[in-house]
Amino acid sequence: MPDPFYITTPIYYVNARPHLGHAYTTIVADVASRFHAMRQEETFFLTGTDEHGDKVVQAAKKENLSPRTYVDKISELFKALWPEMNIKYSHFIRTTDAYHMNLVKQIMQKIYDSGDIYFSEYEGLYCFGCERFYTERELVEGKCPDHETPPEPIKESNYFFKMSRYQDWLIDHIHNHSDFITPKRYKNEVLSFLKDPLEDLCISRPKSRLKWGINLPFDKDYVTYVWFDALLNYVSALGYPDGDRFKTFWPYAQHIIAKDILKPHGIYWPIILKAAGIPVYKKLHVHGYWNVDQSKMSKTIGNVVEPLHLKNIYGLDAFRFFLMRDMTFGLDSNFSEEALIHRINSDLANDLGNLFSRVLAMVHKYFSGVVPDVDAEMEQELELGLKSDALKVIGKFEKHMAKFAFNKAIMVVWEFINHMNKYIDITTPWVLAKKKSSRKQLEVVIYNLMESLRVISGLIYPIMPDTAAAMQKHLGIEPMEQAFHTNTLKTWKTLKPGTQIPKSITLFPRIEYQGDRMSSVEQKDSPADALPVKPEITLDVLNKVDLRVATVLHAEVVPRAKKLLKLDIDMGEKRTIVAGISESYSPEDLEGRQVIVVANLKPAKLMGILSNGMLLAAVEKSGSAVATLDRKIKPGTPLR
RNA sequence: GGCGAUGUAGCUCAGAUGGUCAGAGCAUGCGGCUCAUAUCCGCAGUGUCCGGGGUUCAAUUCCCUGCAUCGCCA
Repeated sequence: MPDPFYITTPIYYVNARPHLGHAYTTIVADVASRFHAMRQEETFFLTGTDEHGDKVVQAAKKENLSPRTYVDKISELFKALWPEMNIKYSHFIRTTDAYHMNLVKQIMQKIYDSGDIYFSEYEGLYCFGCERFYTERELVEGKCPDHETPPEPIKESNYFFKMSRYQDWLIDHIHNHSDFITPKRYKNEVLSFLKDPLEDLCISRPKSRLKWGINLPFDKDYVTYVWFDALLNYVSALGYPDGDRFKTFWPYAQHIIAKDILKPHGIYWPIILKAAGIPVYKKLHVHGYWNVDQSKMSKTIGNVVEPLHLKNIYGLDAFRFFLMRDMTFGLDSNFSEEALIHRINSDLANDLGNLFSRVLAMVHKYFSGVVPDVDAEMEQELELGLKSDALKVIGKFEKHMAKFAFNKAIMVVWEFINHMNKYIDITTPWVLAKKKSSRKQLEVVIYNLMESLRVISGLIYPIMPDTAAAMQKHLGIEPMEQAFHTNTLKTWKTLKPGTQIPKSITLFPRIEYQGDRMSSVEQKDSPADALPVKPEITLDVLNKVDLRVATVLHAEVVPRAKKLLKLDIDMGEKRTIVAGISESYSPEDLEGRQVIVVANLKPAKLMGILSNGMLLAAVEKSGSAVATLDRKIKPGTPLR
């Protein structure tokens, strides 16, 4: 029996609507969970919402709702979003759930009894308007930034958790478990935090200030604050201490977080577990941020990306694919609809979609849509090698996926897709189909291609479950969980000869890139252009470009070239240049016209002709338009 | 102010105890094929590997310094 697998997302704080970052984390968890299910591991996937604290109270007040009503509403937004994203969580936890609240009290009592929680007084600058403390740094000219009044120094007593006691233990633990925090950069970051003495953690708020929280079991005048409440969800959801789920899954716990909550998860959480006498989780996976159109996602800029919106325009699987393909787990990445469209068109439509379509079309055309049988002798004779390639690909894919290197796992699959496309070109089934004598070869080729597609359908399953299912259906596979198991994928010749397959479909339509697509994301304030303006340059950079007026003396089509014209021009001196505009202009259109030429561009050879300069033209998909002047100018005159 | 990360082809990014390590994909150009979603296959070009110093027979890779961007902390 393979080991079970337990994966968690953070519980999301309900003071804002779900955005791209939430979607990414949760999709990663779903992908990992589905991948481990493919390996027939028993999996448990936990997500949920974090619902206590003063920010929630404030957000509720703003909407004139009670905290309870407010958290119910926002929590529901998250809960309802995930199925739309095809996320198959096992359990959705809310920190306002009774079982969770009880467990938090239990654990806090336990730690309190063991002496790791103490009561202490401290003094700070407090703004009564905001009902919170400020640090000197947060103040603007010594005043509260919201109320513009000076905060008052007040004394407050609170409970503290003695983290410092466990600092050395934690450092050792991290050193002794090299995979405890990944990628390595974040492990190093935690270790560097731990070089300085840890401060004890304030874990309470007096009820006079905050009522919306879990009561401290040992002091009815206080509620717990943030981390005990939030972090313990990972064990309360499993029914700690006696639940079967806890026993089954906790030893295999892996957490996924974004880098902003590294400290609580890399430091507070293991120490809480240690102090509570619970074994420490196994792994912490830390990912970076999605920058939207080159800048950080922010409500004030208005570039918060709503995951549902993207899904509705581009399709869920394409969206999931993009997130997994374009981010190197651990690093920041850029999100733009342009990049998304690029990925969809090249990787999904051109590579995978078209491959699928061309293979199935041949099954229909040459075998009336029936899975062909193969002649064993012929197969051996041909030695096509797709089977061994497929097995290698599955192996590499598993290795990368297990390490959260999703982009690499995907690249491996796409190398295989490219390989299959090449294989088709080499074996030329359309040639084989012309002669009766090569019928057996054709059967072998097509059947092996279908088997390879079956393998691909399985490999993309964790990332694009719907597409995977659609592919399998069209390969004539009965819908069943087992079809996605890695063991099944590795079993060559699973497809049954003689099976009638359904009519072919387009898996991913190509998306025409239009400028107004961009405006469909929430960017109401800025009129969007089709192409982003290039980075700023200075005048002296511009001045390096020598633009001149030139008269076209003679033009001719370059033989065998798709769109090249050879132009002899006069720009004070006579020159020859080559321009890619023959789709829109014939030679006689240009002769005698004045054009603008980049005079100091390094000469380049095109189709054997040396082009000494470059013609300026506006280029569209449908053609080009040469830049001209609105009155006659002496050739060679510079432009500036 | 302190600490850290990043800076490689037009774009997105890989990469190496210092010596075939200058790479991939996309984009561009050219050629080929027609089973396929104007798709696919092949070929081609471009890089002071952020700047400056140093160590070395040799640095994009190590050290120092500067610049830029981004984080974390005070």
